[in-house]
Amino acid sequence: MVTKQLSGDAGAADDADLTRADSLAREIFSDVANKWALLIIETIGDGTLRFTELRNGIEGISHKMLTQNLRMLERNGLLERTVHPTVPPRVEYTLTEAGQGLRATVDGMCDWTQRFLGHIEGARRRFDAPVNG
Amino acid sequence: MVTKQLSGDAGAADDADLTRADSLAREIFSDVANKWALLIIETIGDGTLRFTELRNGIEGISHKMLTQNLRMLERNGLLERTVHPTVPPRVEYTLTEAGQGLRATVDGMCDWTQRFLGHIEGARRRFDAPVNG
DNA sequence: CCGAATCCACAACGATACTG
DNA sequence: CAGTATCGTTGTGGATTCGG
Repeated sequence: MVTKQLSGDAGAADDADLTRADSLAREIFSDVANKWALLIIETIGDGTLRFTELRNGIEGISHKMLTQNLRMLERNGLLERTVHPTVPPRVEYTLTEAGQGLRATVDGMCDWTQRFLGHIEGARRRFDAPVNG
Repeated sequence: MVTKQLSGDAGAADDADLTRADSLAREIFSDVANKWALLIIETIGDGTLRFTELRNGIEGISHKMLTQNLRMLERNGLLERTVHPTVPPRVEYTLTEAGQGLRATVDGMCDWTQRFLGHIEGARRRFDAPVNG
């Protein structure tokens, strides 16, 4: 099961590469499972966006967080960064094939959010309700 | 597009409820898009686990983070918490329908991780390589 | 066994200033 | 315009303790 490879122990370690792959998977998962990374992926979509366009497109992200996450995503081969040597510089970001793959699952999360919005809102009200009605 | 509802501005705000739904969606997204929450969802799966079983099943999670995230997920109606009034207490966690829906997308993320593991590893090596070969 | 609360180290983050 | 570096603040998260 996938869970095991991401979180559990490796059981009998048949192969040293297996445990290494596990920890790598966890590392990637930890990198990717944060809101800014996912929002960046979602925002780029199948398009090509400049740094400032991303900054404007993602409500509430700071210059620093954007840069930081862009570097991380580039390092993991999820997006490609192309610098046009003009002045002023023009830097464009686009998703790689791996990035698109991830994006598909994030799309799923977004759909899920919309779909269960009402359910969640209700659950919150019940949870936050005073102990005694 | 979904992205817009999660990150962008609402454009012309036709309805006050729309912007409210947007911020709610963002809030939920921020709650859910963190590694511990997702790992908990994945680990529970379609089963029923006790607190300690979860703690043991999720490598590296602390008592505090587990409790905190479990509360959050319960508040959002993603999991159900049943307390057996025995001594010692027995508390079991299981995913709700909404939780299962989210789990499906997280499964996708796990599959993606496995699938692009090699690609990512290579990308990292290239990125981390010294400037001059 | 489960959970809440306290304390505290350290990392994340935002703001700012500076380079190309 | 894009990116790096620094600094100060905030907040996250781990360890521990006490309570049901």
